[in-house]
Amino acid sequence: MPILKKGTEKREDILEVAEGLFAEHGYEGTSVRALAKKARINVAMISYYFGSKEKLFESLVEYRAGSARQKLQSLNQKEYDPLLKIELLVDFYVDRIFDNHLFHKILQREIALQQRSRMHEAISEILLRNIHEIKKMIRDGQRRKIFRNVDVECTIATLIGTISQMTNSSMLSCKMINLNPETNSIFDKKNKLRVKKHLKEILKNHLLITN
Amino acid sequence: MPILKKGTEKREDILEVAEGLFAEHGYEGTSVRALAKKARINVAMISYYFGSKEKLFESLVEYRAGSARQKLQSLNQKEYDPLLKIELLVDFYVDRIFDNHLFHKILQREIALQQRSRMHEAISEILLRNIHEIKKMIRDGQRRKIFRNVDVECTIATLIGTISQMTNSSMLSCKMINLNPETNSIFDKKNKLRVKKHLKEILKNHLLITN
DNA sequence: CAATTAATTAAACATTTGTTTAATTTAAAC
DNA sequence: GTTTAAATTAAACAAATGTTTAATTAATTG
Repeated sequence: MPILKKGTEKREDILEVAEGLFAEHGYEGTSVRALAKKARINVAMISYYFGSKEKLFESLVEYRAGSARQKLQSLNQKEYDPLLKIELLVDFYVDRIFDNHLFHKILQREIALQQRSRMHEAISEILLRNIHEIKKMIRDGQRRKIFRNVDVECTIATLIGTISQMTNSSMLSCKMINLNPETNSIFDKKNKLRVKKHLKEILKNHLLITN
Repeated sequence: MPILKKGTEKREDILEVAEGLFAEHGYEGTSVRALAKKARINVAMISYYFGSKEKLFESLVEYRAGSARQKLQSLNQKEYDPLLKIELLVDFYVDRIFDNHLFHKILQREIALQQRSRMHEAISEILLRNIHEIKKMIRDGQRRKIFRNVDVECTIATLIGTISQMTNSSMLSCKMINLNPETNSIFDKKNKLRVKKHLKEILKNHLLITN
């Protein structure tokens, strides 16, 4: 294992190329040679920098996974109105997944597999921590008699599932909303706003007690 | 290419083993040898029956993909109240995806990839046809001033995304709803009812115009 | 039962896979 | 400027991949 000096930035280059290829072809579908070629490095550099292909994958998760929980926690601690919190949550989550859609796609795919269970554990731990924060957010609204007694876990599945459905197969989404994939992208501002608006409406009608 | 006689049932055996392995390890992650071993056949039989691994995959899609559209179409032609139609749609779709969760997982994963584009086309065509029927269902309710002017495409993403989120990573879902994966399954009746109830509630509040 | 076709097998095929080696170039330190 | 360490390279490695071959067994047919 080398001590990396200016190597760190080259490491990041490789990670970002890997992110793109893993998202496009999957982990198994991406060979280290294809990766090396696209990153314009020698194959041996992957073992040199990361040790192995699997450790490269783990490094990618480490490189991208962080920070979401902190944001959710700090949002949770604010003294906002429960519905406002949910709206801010929607803004944050849609931005987060849309802007990191490549990595999110990889996460979703790998978590759906049974194999590579050590990585599986690491990923689900990250996701569960975020889910836990969202749970607290909804339950707080329920305790204060502002939210209905909805099925909290299913509601979270709706939030994450809706966003994932739009981003994970961008081709299908483009066809669904009659978007030309050449000129317009699922991931541009207009679409983000559209999904945010939809989720805020649906969650408002779902959660809020109507008098 | 052989003319298959009693071979058809052996073909189906292989397809069902393939379904399980593709769902568990992905297409690339499943070797024809592992497949042959689990199906207790010789490796050569895969080429013999299907021609190649890729054609085996295509056969699986053919074997499982059919029939959904017919059901949706006939439901669409009924003279039911729009909301009742949506509720029946939820029942049908939850049953369908839960009962075919292995195949659905494979579809979702493969459609998320960019490669194998011929299969990609075939899969997205199937899904788009179904989406089209759902669109008609919602727009009919809107035309009759019973449904709000909601974002139809996003609403469909919510329907499919919610179910997929629950089924695609059953491990994560189990942990999320504090289910013991040994004794209880995400895919049993109780959970299906729970998701159906949730979706009916959320869609009712989302779609129905409140006076 | 003989002849023909289908089903099955073990072995070999050529590629591709991830990884390692040993040599070389580049950079840093003294 | 020499020495030491880091970075990079082409080549080789063994193992695994999908597929094909040629031989054998099983089943069907006339």
